[in-house]
Amino acid sequence: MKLTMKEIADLAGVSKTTVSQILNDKGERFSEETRQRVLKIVEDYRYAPNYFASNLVKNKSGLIGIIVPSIKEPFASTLITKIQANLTEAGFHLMTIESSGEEREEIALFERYCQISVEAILCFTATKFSEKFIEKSCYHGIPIVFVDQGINESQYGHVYLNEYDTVRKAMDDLIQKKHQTIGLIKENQESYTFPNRTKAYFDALNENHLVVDPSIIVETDFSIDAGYHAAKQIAQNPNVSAIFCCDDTLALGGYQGIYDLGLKVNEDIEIIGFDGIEMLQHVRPQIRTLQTPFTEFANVLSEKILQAINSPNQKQEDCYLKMIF
Amino acid sequence: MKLTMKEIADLAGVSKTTVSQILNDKGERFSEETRQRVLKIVEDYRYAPNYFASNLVKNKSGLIGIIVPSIKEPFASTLITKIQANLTEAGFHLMTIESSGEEREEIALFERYCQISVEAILCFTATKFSEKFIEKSCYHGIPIVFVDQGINESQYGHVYLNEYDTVRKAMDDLIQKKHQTIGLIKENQESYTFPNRTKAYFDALNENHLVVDPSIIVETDFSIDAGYHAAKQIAQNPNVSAIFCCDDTLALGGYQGIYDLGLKVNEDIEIIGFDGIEMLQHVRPQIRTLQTPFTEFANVLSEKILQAINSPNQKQEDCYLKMIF
DNA sequence: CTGAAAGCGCTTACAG
DNA sequence: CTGAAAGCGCTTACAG
Repeated sequence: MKLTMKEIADLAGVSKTTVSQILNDKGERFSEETRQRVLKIVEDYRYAPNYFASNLVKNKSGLIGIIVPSIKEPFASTLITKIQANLTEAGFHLMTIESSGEEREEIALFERYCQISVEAILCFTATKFSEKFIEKSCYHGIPIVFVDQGINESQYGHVYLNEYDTVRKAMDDLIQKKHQTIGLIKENQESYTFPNRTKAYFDALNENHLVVDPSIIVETDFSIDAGYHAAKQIAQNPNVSAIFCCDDTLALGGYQGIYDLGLKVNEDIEIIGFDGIEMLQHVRPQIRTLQTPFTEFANVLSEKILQAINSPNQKQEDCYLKMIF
Repeated sequence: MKLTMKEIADLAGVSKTTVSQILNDKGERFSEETRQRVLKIVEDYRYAPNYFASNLVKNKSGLIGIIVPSIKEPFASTLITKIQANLTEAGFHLMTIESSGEEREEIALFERYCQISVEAILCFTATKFSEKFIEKSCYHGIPIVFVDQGINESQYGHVYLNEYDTVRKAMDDLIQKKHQTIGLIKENQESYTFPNRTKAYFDALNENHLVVDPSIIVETDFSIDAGYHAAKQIAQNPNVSAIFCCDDTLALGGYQGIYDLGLKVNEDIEIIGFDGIEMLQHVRPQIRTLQTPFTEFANVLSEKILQAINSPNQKQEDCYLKMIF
């Protein structure tokens, strides 16, 4: 059914060496006439070299594995879509698997990707890996690029956002608009943590001599539902006129919570989120959010992955990106 | 760096035949003691057979390729997430690439997947393929399962929803609730078409002796933005009190359009969508939609793919699923 | 300008 | 119960 290189060679009246060399663009030494004859036949029969045979020899798979706690999480999935486009363009094949975020599961996936010889792994995680075999951002020689707020030692650097400054700006803006009682929905310790965002909230209140009221600061899971209940709780306090959410997922839940209480979002209580996920653009009234530069972020990560593949032992710099507010 | 089977064999004091047989569960004939010794060493060294070498021999890649016009399209991506979970469970590696929906691009991706020897392709498409080499749902011997409203000849059957009945139910419900002037936002010919949904709309109006008014029937692109503008246009007619949207993407846009006109969604104009994508649950007020049984749908597709891999020449039945309203 | 031969790391039929 | 050998379909150093 599928032709072999030997058969193509026979059809063209040359050796398979010749076919191989021409297909791999190492065919300068052959006469143009031979080249054309071989290429024509390859074209006619839609021949493609057996993927496994060539990779066995070249020891390159062209595969890149992505690990992400949940594909539904919009921050990661927005990045993944863009990275996928970049790297597909560059000739790689990407695959994505959900890890559920647990270390054991994640390591099992490193193993799994290792078995199919991916050339690099991109790992979205909130796990600080304890396992000693994840050294120098690699697993059995396969480079791993982390997206993890810098919690893992990384040979390939991390990408940081100017979270603190941006949240300060947003808070200052709220305070200038006479908001005196501003709630906070923050993540708990179970998953990602955003210390800079939280710190900016507290600093803004303190420096403006506003009261920090623990009853309108809710620490919760990282889900829409959690944001929903948190907002409802904070809204118990009739003075609250704004809520800063450490993440858009929480903000989206907060929006629903405020609405379902019969309050008017933004008029009664303004919600501010963080990340600028697409979904937020679609709710009404629109809620403000601090915008991660997703395209740049994805480009930087794509670049890091390519570099890691090409020079696994070369250290890469951290990178700092600017949010938009 | 990475150990070879020969080295493992040497460490265990056996031949590589033995190691191979044991790892491939064909090792009944070996003494339990040998088995254990080999497995221990494999474990200790975290050895895994070279993926390319074994596949070269077995001629099986364990790869499945998905093609989808856009990963952002929630109908497809909801299914893909679930299918990915099913098939990953079954030991396959899934990859997804966006096609932009054009036939040329889609064929290029068949080619691409063919080159890496995927065992099957799942293709979400609105293209009726003209190319003769897509025969019997396969491309160069690789089975293709289509999700395409039955527009392509399919060896492996299609999945159909009882769209007509469900839309009729929804329309009848609206009409019973005294809605007299109901708009329609439907897709144009550029992409998927949903003739049954549209027909149900017309039939419902006719059988209830309501006027079919072309000025409140908008045919448009398949995007949130298109739904947005369509709804604004329909709302020009002050009698309109409901709009049926042939798809949730259009409904989400419609929701925004109504809101931005200063009207109250559901109170002034009720919106009804189709599919039950997750995003719709998050907007307020909530808008009604007809619910595709995504989990069942994904299970059926997963099953079709597995069967197509195991028996590429065996014809599969069409499948009919029930919507929820 | 071209090809024969070795080798990549496995699996499997075969022999013992 | 176990292993030597052939072969999967390529690529690449080497020889001419």
